[in-house]
Amino acid sequence: MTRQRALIFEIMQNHPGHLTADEIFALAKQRMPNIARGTVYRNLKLMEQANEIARLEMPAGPDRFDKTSVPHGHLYCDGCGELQDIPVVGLMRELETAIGTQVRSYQLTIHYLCPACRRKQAQ
Amino acid sequence: MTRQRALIFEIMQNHPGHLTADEIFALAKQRMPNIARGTVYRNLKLMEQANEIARLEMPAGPDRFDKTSVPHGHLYCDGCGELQDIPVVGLMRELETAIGTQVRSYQLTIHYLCPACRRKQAQ
DNA sequence: ATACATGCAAACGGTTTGCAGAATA
DNA sequence: TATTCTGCAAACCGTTTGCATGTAT
Repeated sequence: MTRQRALIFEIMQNHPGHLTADEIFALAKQRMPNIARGTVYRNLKLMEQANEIARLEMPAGPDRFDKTSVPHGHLYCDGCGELQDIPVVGLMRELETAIGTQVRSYQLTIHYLCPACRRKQAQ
Repeated sequence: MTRQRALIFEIMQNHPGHLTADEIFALAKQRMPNIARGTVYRNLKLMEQANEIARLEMPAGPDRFDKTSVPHGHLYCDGCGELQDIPVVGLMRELETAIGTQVRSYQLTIHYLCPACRRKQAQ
């Protein structure tokens, strides 16, 4: 556990989530000016494999990262790209039953139009 | 509707799914030798926007494409990367009720270990 | 005739990697 | 001391794009 890794970990913990690797890099750089981008990518990958964080593959642009806590899905607006968490109570257990074997993780992204974008489109 | 687009469309229809853009390009090239990679990418994007096909963002490697038919989720083995379809009966409607607005599409990817990889890991 | 789609190749963006040196256990 | 991790920069890979030409309507 290096200073760099601890810093990245802390940033993840103190942040609501949905950060990109580069945003994390920028935050880290504020407190450790010569940390390298590659280090951030390497550590994020390690933390993902250790299930400490979850990688969200976005329909557009770079991946985003969430600290893993309560399992949840994501609501993605196809209009503006805004991303919201949605609780998906019991989905994981249901899936496990349906599949008949242990689920390691899942990613659920629901595409919709947020109220603002729906309004725009209606006009 | 150009010849290129028709060909790509036909390849999608006659294929079980989960193809990458480059695999589609290779198949297309067999029948139209000087079709360009860019044309395939452009048409896949158009077909995606028209909801004729669905883009699957994979945990590793390039995106894959399914012809849209019955809504379904995907089972992804973290060991070997194999991808399977799973029916997710009624999920879409449930989600719509839960969210209170129309769902445009969703992507559900469940990570697990397939029997072969589970066996390997147990050893 | 006009607009749009194509082939080509170069550029792009996010991510990974080889390497020499530094930090860790 | 042995090993793992870092910073740096170059490479990588999937995808996009500008442009001149060709095709469809």
